[in-house]
Amino acid sequence: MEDKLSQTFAALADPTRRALLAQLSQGEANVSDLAKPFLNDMSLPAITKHLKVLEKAGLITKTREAQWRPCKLNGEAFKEVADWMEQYRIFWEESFDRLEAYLKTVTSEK
Amino acid sequence: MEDKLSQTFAALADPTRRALLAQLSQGEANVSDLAKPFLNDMSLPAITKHLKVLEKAGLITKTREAQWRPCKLNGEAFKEVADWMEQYRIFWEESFDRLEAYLKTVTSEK
DNA sequence: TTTATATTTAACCTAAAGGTTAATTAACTA
DNA sequence: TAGTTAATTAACCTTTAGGTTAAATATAAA
Repeated sequence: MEDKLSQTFAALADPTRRALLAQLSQGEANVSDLAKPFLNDMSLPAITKHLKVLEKAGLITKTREAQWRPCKLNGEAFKEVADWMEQYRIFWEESFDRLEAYLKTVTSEK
Repeated sequence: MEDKLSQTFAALADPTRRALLAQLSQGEANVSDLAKPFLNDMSLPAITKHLKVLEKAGLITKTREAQWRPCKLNGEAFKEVADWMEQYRIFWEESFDRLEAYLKTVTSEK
């Protein structure tokens, strides 16, 4: 078995799943709605599996409403990722500062 | 082939690799230094592989110094993750607010 | 030039990830 | 009850991930 954070990162490591999350950031949606944009590229069962990965990782919550399964984002899992990331903020901000400084030099060059 | 962000998330989806990053957040280190805490659990080649995954994901940079290979964190890749996360901030802050509100109710209960 | 230290590469193994198609379950509707 | 829509499960396949041990390479030091 795998630790929670690894599971969450693994869930995020797939473009289809990130696209599903992006859809859900616009609001609740059921499985076939979510699947629609992908059905040229993959089957419905594939989407079911992706959603299950997201659900196990805690990134989404699936409920029941008649024959539909409305899904919505679940903030807590995102928070755990954000919290872990926090300890590295100093590193990415530092490299952002370097970029900013560099841009300043090239734009003032004229 | 895989997109960059997926590669980065996949690299983060392993506790050994996250521990390697944590070590590197304390400063540069070479491969055998980094490997030391893990050698009870896995071999040196395993660490070499993990470091290669981190390097391909852009999370670390490996240089050469005599027979050593000093590694250091690379802020840019962290920034890309942080930037992607940003669009979900509203969701995790909202759930944090709910938690905060809940904690307020239980602590005032006495 | 031999030896020691640091690291990587090669060849292999097993389990899991991500997809498929076909069959099944669940709930509504005529 | 039969049919339709929504979603899942089962059985399968192929590729990749993460580990191993043994051998190879790179650099320094004796």
